[in-house]
Amino acid sequence: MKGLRQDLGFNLGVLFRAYVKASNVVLADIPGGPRGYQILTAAVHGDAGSQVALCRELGVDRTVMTYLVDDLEKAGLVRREPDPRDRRNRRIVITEGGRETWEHAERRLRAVGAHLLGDLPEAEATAFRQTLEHLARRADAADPVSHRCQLVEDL
Amino acid sequence: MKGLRQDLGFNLGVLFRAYVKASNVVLADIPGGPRGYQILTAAVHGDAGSQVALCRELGVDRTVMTYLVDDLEKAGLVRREPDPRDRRNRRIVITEGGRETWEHAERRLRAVGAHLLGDLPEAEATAFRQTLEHLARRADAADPVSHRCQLVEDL
DNA sequence: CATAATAATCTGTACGACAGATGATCTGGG
DNA sequence: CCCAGATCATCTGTCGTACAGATTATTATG
Repeated sequence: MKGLRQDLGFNLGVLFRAYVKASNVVLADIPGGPRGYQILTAAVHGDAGSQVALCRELGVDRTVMTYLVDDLEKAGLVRREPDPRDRRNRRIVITEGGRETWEHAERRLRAVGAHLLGDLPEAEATAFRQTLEHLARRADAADPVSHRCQLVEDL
Repeated sequence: MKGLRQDLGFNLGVLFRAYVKASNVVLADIPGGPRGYQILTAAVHGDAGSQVALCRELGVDRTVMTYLVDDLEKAGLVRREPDPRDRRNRRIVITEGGRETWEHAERRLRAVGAHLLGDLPEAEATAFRQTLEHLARRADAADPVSHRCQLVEDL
């Protein structure tokens, strides 16, 4: 398997899957798993102006978002509130229980992350986190969708 | 969305999805997409001793592997050869056309990776690659499955 | 006021993953 | 030598999820 071991994408996938695997355990009691958690996070920070906005952020289909929020609402973690400024929008607001659930999960997720970076020396771990954050931000800003053609052409 | 931006797992996901998105375009003409490519890579390096071995490496279900290899074989990129040492095993061997296809894809994928790390200074990019490779190797060795309980308990 | 656009939802469909059973082959113990 | 158990690959059936398309409520534009 030496061939793949050096591949950026492959390694990215391995690490990501390891993380997902672990977080699935941690987030088992949150409806929707990882994605449910991400929605909670947005709600906690008040970033959930509308469902479509969330869809674009999290990269999920709009029809999926509907029943994700359904389940979170059923579990009493969030409420849907019509936006007074545009009553088509539903603002996703966090409940008491939702905040507690989120805080608990957030603490445990942090531990998972720490465990994943595990044996790295402090400096290297920090550098990795920073670079990763930078890259993610950039990848997100310059959405690959608009780069595809360009990418495919120039090789 | 500030809340999620600092999250290790979230950033991993964003970057990984960006990569997958781009590579899907590059690997569009390989049956099975990214996973087909990974199988080709293993075949090129002669690492495909058996299908189950590949399954474990790549993290795909054994029943899925069957039709993945089916498609690659139909496209003339690989051949199944019975292993003389254990005739239950099928060794996946690369064909002429398969090697060419793989080499072409590999070159383009490298470009995608370079594009993803894009504006990083040379030193930082290298460091990131190395750390990532290290982490992936570790995550793979210490399979989270065996660490779950431990993980969940100690918090 | 009429028409187009957008947010959310609902319905139906299709694809992919996984569980379980089957056939072929290997291994080890009697 | 033979039989039981394990393993590799395959096939079948089922289920869950994602996505396309139509629908309803609301807003924006002419």
